[in-house]
Amino acid sequence: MIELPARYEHGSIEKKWQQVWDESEVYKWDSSADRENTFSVDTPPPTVSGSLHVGHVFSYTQTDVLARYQRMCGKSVFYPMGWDDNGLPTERRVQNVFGITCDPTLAYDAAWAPEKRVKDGPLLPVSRRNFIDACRLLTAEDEQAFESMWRQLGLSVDWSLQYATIDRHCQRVSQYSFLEMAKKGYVYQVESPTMWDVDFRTAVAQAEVEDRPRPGAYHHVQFLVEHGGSFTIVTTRPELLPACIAVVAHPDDARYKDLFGKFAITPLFGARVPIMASTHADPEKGSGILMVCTFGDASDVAWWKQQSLPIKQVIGANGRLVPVDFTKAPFESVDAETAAKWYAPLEGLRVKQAQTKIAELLVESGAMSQPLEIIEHPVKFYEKGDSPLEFMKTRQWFVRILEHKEALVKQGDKIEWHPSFMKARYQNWVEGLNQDWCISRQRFFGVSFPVWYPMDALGNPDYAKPIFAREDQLPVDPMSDVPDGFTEAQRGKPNGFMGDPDVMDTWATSSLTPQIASQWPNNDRHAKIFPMDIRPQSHEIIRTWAFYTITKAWMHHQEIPWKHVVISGWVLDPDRKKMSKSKGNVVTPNALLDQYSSDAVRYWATRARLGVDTAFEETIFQMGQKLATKLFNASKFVMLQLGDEKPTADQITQPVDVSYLQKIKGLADRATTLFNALDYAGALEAAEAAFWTFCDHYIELVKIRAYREEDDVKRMSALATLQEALKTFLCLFAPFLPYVTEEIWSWRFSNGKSLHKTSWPTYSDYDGGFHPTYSLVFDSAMIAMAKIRGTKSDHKQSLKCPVKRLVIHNNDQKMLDYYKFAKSDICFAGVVAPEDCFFELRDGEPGIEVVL
RNA sequence: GGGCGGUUAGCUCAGUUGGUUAGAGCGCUUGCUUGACAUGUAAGAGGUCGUUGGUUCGAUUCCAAUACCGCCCA
Repeated sequence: MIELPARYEHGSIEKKWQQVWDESEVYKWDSSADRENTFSVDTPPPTVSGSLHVGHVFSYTQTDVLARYQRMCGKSVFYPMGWDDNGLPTERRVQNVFGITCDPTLAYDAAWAPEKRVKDGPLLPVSRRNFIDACRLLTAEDEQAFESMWRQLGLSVDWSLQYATIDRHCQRVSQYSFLEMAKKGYVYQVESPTMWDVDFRTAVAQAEVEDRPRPGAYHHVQFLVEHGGSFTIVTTRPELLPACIAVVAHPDDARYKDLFGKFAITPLFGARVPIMASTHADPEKGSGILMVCTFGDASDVAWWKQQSLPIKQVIGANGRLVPVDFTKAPFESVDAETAAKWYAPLEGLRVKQAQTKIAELLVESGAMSQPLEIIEHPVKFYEKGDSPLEFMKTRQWFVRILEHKEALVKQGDKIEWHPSFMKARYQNWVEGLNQDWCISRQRFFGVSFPVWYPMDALGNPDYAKPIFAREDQLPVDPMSDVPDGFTEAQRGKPNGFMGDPDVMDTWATSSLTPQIASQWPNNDRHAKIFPMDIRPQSHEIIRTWAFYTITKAWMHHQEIPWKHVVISGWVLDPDRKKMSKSKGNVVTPNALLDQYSSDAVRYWATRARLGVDTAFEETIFQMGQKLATKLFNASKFVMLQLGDEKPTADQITQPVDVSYLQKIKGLADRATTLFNALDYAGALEAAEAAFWTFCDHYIELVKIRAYREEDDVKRMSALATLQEALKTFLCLFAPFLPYVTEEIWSWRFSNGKSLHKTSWPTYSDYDGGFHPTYSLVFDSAMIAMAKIRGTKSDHKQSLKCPVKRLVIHNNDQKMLDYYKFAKSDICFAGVVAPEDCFFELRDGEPGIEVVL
């Protein structure tokens, strides 16, 4: 018999088991298992942005309990961990931490090493390679912090299956995916107006765009009509006036019908633009006639595409107004000299500044006499950006998704969504798509396109003839690797080649997490885990991560990527506001783990239902801590009674024990059913409620019998029941409270084998059969005990106060028998002399009389 | 404007196909040093289940409308 500790010290016990689990490879995936006996998890690779959030702990724990349940059911669990380290969040963090910015024109400086800056100052420009080195340094540090937290939390991840979306393996898979999509015709390259972030100077995709309410103003601007007349347009973007290419009104608008076919002269800049009819002009809005500019919004782009009109690009890639020559197409003016004079103060201004300035100029020129109407309106932003998006005509790679909407909706139907209503988000998103997926980014820390372009005799790249890398070359960096048939000396030279300088959208790689984990396309691992069983994620990335992953699985395999999508809710602050860095209400998990224990934090996380947002409340951690402590103490009690005895289930003979064991069977079945429906929270709740009943009622009822050494048959029955019940509880709690349960398991039951590899309890574990004669014995005993305790409490007496007389009466002999079967235990626990305890069959309401 | 979710005790949340007195923890009140546990334990108070209408013998549960809160999209 080992010496049992007086108290449960979670700190040292957690460290001990982390080490044991790691060394004995408890969570290692068994690659020899076939698909049917494998449970695969497409773990979300967290963005390693440096901040650990209590929300991470919340959702990842919910996944972990599902994985642990499946492992105990005998499945070989494929549970990897990845890090999403490439992309803009990392670049931005590197910029802040090291005070550097990437200037791709600079040469690599081998002597330079990044240093964390202590105070703000101007950013130091460094070469692309130096910048990427700094990114790798920082993400390695962040990944370490995440891994350490995941291990402390007790995630049953197989750490040998780690990946990072910027590592060579991921680059290879991502580039292979690109090449295969190119081969199948799913990607194309085009020079076209694209949403552009002027601060990051990159294209962005529809999924990364969000509307933000911003103040604006209606400007009423008067246009002249060539050969006489005038009209007033209303616009929120007067700074685009020099980019005006046409004026449109609705074809049925009587006010403007006569103007169609004529030309308008723009104020200030004297551009001669056609007045045209278009149904996208809403007669109800503003003055009903509007200017089309290149480009004010998506409808300008759409309309421009239908017409063959020139582009007047006045906003540069950096968000400032570019120089314009009003003597030349497409900007030619009826009065170039005056136009240039008006434009001079605008050149070089940022959009917002230009807007204010041009309003002054319009007033000065007399083209705007009405005061501004201040409004608030939605403005499109890159979700990580700070300036409104502009449309820029640039060359980008796109994935064809618009023509496959229907197929992609159908793929979503084949997947089971938990909770089911989350599928609507996916459907709404796919149905609302209006742009193909732009996957190229004019950034640095990302996966390159495996593409080069030949240069013509003048040194211009021929984008129509991209040179794709060979599959066996992957991963390639086209900026340093050389395509077949060329030498490095020909880079950037006439008749030579150039590498595609862009990188792929982060999502273009992270949408391949199932394939990255399966080592597609060249490994039999793929067949063993794909499609994966579950994909856990939160709901705000259904339109990105879930959608893109479904898209790629369809394009590559004509298959769904996973069978179940499991959506976790959010952690809200106590005032039910979303936790966010900017609000300053983020709770970091480390202190909670240390203070309350990992088991307690896991309890909090898994008490929340799937998809349900949860307010952060510390009392829940206390509940978890109390549960772990109680488990520890109750187990200690059972161990002390068991001593050197080795009871077996067939020794369970006493009615109360048989009756109680039947309840435990029912509990195990119920927990199994709930887990199979992914309702881990329901399983936890059921186990928890039953466990408190075990402590407060079953143990109290049989305690004395367990002590009495002279009556061996009855004592062994109690011991066997205590042991079976405890083992069941340890199994049922194991997914939720892996540390304290493993610790207790090791005291007596383990034989060196981890609880987490033990079989999940099933009905067949107790083959004693069902005894209807005893079915309600335990429940009846509880009712009798409640009455006895209540009476003592009402009289402010100790629970040890003896009962002088106990009469249990009932109008049903069968019910009365249940009480009778429990008589000796009731008498022991209630402190009633057996000769003072009576059972009476009588008419009327059943009742229990207690006399003190 | 379109879609989705929520509203149950002071607080945080359960409530499994409609069925007796609607549950738990925390908090509150009154007790109990009982040989695992004071990080304990016994008992008690506290809710017209957002509102209105409908289906039904019977509705927190099903249906419709409505209010408020939140999320996603435009």
